[in-house]
Amino acid sequence: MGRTVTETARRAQIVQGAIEVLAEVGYAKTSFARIARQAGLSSTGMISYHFAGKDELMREVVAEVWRVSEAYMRPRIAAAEGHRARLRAYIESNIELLAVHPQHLAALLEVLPNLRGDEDTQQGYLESARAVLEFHQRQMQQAQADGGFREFDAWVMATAVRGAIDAVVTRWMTDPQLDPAAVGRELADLFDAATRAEAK
Amino acid sequence: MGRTVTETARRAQIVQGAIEVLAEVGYAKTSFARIARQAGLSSTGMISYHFAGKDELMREVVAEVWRVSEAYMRPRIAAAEGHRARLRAYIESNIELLAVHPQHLAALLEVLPNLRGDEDTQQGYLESARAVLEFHQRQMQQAQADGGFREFDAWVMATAVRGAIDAVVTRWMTDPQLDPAAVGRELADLFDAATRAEAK
Amino acid sequence: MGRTVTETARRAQIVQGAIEVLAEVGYAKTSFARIARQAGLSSTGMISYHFAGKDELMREVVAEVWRVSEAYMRPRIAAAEGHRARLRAYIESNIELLAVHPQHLAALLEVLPNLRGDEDTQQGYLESARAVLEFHQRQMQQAQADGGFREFDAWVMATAVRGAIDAVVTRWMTDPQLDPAAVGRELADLFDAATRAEAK
Amino acid sequence: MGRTVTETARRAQIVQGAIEVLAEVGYAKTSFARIARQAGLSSTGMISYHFAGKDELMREVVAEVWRVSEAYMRPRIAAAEGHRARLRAYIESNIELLAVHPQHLAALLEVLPNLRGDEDTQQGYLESARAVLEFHQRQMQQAQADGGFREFDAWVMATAVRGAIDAVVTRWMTDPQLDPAAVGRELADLFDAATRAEAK
DNA sequence: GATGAATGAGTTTTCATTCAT
DNA sequence: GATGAATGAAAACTCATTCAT
Repeated sequence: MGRTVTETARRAQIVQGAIEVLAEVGYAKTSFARIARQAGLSSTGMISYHFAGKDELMREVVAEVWRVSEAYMRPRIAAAEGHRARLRAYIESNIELLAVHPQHLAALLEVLPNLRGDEDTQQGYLESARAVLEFHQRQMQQAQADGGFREFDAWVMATAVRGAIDAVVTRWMTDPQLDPAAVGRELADLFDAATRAEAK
Repeated sequence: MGRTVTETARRAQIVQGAIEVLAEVGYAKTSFARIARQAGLSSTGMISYHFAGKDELMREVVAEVWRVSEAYMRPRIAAAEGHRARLRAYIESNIELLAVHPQHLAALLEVLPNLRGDEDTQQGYLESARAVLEFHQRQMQQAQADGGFREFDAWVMATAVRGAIDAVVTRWMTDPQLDPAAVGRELADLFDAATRAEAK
Repeated sequence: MGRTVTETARRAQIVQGAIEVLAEVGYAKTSFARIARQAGLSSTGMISYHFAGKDELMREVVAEVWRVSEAYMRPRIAAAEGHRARLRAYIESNIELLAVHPQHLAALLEVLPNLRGDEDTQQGYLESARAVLEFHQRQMQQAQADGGFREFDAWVMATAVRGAIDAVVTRWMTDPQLDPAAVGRELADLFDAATRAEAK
Repeated sequence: MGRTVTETARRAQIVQGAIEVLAEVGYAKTSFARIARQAGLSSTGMISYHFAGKDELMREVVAEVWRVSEAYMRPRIAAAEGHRARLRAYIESNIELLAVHPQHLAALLEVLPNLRGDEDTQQGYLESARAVLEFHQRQMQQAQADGGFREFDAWVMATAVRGAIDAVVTRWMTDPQLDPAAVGRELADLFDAATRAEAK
């Protein structure tokens, strides 16, 4: 709020550096020193100057990845018609992100499990994570009500979708020649079969 | 190799402490100091005395969780008859572990993503992880050949199963009143539907 | 490279402290803690902040002693005329350094034998040490060709000169009332006799 | 005094291990742990059990090297006739030790400069070192009195001989294909020329 | 006597943060 | 505002020594 242009640019530069380091070496080895080097800064003090603390920086990383993901996924999901197509679009566009922004999802998976401990941050993260999950839950319940989806526990299904996508991201980190498009299609097929109302 | 009784007992005690700390505070905040306190040791030096380094300790944690999981899951999977029952037994028994050994799976999820970087360790882990995945792949391909499973990419399916289970474990860590048995059943239903040969 | 004034000054201060500690307690007991105390620093962290590691600090110590020695010896050797006078100037000016910079040569003798093990460092040191030795070898061979020196193995002679000087430095460390000037003259006489073309 | 056979054997085994480690990695990196491994002992405690402390072990190392050196050099020096031949025998036999006991002299050079600090040990070492030096001094003064040697400061000459030999040992440590016999002869020639009464 | 386990002070190094300019 | 220097707590690990058996 009320940030100058250079200030905003500096913060973006640092967040970008953090994403790269997180994707490359993992959360445990991501230090201000490493980020500063990556971002071309001369001292770690500069990071502390621009961010209230490590937590704020990490929260910004999450926010940035969210922003990028939303920008890519939302229109693709919106373009889909019907519950099944939307679920497919969600899964496929999410995995396509691997090719578009190779480090963002990896960075996210490094940060999220390590945000706990800090009360406020955790609370905030848990809330938004739960909100997202609940949104998907409601979508699925609507689909069940509309007759397109079979009966299943929506929480478990939404959690499974997330976990499956995350697992693909994780494997892709150590095996980048994986074809995201093909895997995305397969995964969408999988959950299409898992959710589809049974043929009678 | 060639360890005395006392030595073995101490190592087990330290590994147990490490598992507890990992499950409670996460990998990034798991230090020798914290583990020593948890295990009731007077100094961090003792851990270094019994383990060649942090890596060796973490590898032992993985091995211990693996051992415990095997001991619980193997007989339950072996008791199942038919491909579909085996897949169900795999998923359900894995998630049941949350109730039986509440901290082990959580600790595993903390350690695994952070083992990278160390050449030898990672190599070992990647190999065995890939071996497990390939085993499941082959199981599924056999099931497809036998006609019980529909056509799908076995690698994607195996990865999705793992990811879904891990996601449940992760959510359980922040919401322990989740009922593992029920969730396990639901998740097994999910993948039963996802793999089942289509009704005609 | 690209160091600020403050940075350079701090590094010099630390190197000076290291030289003093090395001369006083020897390499084995020279710790960052000891150096920090000697240099009036509040923490050992500061040394790590300014130097990449103990090796870099020790290399800087060697470089500093080398610089000081060169500054003192080079003009005195250059002022000498003829091979025999130059050898004398080399030996005498080297030993005179004991009086001018009492701790520098002692520190050097502590550091040099302990630099081994570190691949890069050792390589660098061995190379420059060999280069110096070879320079002296060539000087002596030239002197032999010019007829002023008798026939002898130049490598052995150069090594003996170095060893004799180092031995004097070592003895001086436990017996500082030794008169460097007098010893230097005697040692120069010794090698003058050892190298002199035989009277016929 | 009053040691059993096994006790004596154990001590010898440890001293031998210490000599090997000292020669290989240098004093600074010579720890009880390293020595225990080298000597095939299961714990460092055993070293402390057999020796009062690190100092005593190091003193034993010095004593052992002395014993071995004496056994080799003394008869060879005794066999020489005349002052000049004796000086030659001293230098040559000392350097020949490099081939006979490759690690002993190297270990000695590592230990000696690091014995300072401990009052008693240092006192003892300094005394015996000074005694040896004085012995050589007297030998040389006798030779001067007998007319075979020219006038020079005997202390400087004795120190130079020691230093030259030590320098050869040091160089040999990093360049073991050096031919000790040849170098010994050259070095003896050198000091023969340096001490010889001038031809008139 | 002899041994393996333990100790706790020590090492270098890295950390996020603060401060003076 | 912005920057490089400094801080001191904490990290993993090693050390020679001690102790219970």
